[in-house]
Amino acid sequence: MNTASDRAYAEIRSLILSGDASPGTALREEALADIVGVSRTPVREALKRLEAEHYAIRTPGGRLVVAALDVDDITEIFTLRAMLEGHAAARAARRLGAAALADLRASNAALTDAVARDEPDVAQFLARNRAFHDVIIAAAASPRLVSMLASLVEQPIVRRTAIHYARADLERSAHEHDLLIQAFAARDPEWARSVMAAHIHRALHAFRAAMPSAQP
Amino acid sequence: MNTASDRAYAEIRSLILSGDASPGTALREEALADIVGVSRTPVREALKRLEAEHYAIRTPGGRLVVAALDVDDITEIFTLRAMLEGHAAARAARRLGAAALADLRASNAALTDAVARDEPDVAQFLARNRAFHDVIIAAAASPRLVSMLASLVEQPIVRRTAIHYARADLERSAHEHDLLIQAFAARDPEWARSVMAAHIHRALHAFRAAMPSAQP
DNA sequence: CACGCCGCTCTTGTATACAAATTATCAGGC
DNA sequence: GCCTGATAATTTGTATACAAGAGCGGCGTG
Repeated sequence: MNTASDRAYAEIRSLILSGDASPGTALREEALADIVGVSRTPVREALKRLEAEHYAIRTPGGRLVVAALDVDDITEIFTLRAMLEGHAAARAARRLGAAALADLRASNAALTDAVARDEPDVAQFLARNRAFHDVIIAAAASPRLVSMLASLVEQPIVRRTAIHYARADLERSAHEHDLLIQAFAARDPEWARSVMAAHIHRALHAFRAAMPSAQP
Repeated sequence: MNTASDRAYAEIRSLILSGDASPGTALREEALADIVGVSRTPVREALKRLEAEHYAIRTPGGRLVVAALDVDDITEIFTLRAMLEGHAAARAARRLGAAALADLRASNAALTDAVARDEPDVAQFLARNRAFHDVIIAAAASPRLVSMLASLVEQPIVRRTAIHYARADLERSAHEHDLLIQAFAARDPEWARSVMAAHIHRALHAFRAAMPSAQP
């Protein structure tokens, strides 16, 4: 969107995701308003949304601070994603059209390409991965599922940790995407669901292996 | 909360839930501000939240109208609830303490009582049912799960349709709650999950049988 | 008579001003 | 020296004022 409220949301969230505003940092409305270049009103709306999405937590006195994600939080996020996105995949298997299927193939071809280079292009990988998953979620045609996943998918974890992924993990992702495409082509909901769930659970463990006990 | 924003939220939502503001009705900020007796600012925050929870949808031009729930929406809500609340039950099975278990028994005793009367006390049934489910969700100790379910559980459907439930359905609910308590007492996550999922799926079908093709 | 254009009104989006509440500061006493 | 309490300074919550844009109606024209 082009509204000041949405710009504030995007900018503040990116402060959090980039680590520029580390966990525990106070999110003061006026200071953020100065940073974004808008008034407090749209900043307040952005903060309410970030709070609802668990990017920030409110202190007893009503102040907001950037939320800290411990290992339990990350496990929770991935577990819910596995369940919900598995469900999305199952629904998508019944609904995906030829065009969307072609999109998936294209996304994953580009993703595979990004991984195959001498130095894997992580940014490209993430963008294509995101596009791939978004096609599936959209195909599920379930508005509540979309908004629930929106607050889980676009998470710090992904961009923070993909850097630490070994090439083997990236390749595995590409391969699992291929399996998903097969399940979709076969229009088999339960196959798609289990491949997706396995895909996300594996990502969780790859993450935990890479970052045993950090608190991003 | 005691804040004007929360009062506005509660009041506007109850307008929607009661059917006083029927689907398609425009939600104009100033009119609602007059009704609630606050200014537009807290009303705006309330409306943003209601929009995020799918109680209202935004027209291309930025206006808000009360959302219409068709049968697909209701099926979606119950399906997601079955999945998420099943997950909550599984987690709760590992975590529920003796006190919480006693709470569940007490809630369900009262619920059973409300059903057993000559004229079943539906309001009492709903209150106790809600309390029962809330204990389980809280015991799951998963903040994201809590907020996801919050936007699904407190739904029009429950209070609108329970009135049409036959006594047999209410009794079945009470019985299924007993089964859940057994699963919790046995600390068996998968038993609890499947009983909860079955419980909610049955509720969906009881609903669909009672209201074949309405658009509340 | 139908269609499209223009202008007005109404509604939302943003900024600012004010009130209430919370936290920090500092003085005093134990 | 440390805790306690009052007071001052931030910070959030709410109200209002202003600006921009959407929708509506009336008018003219083909």
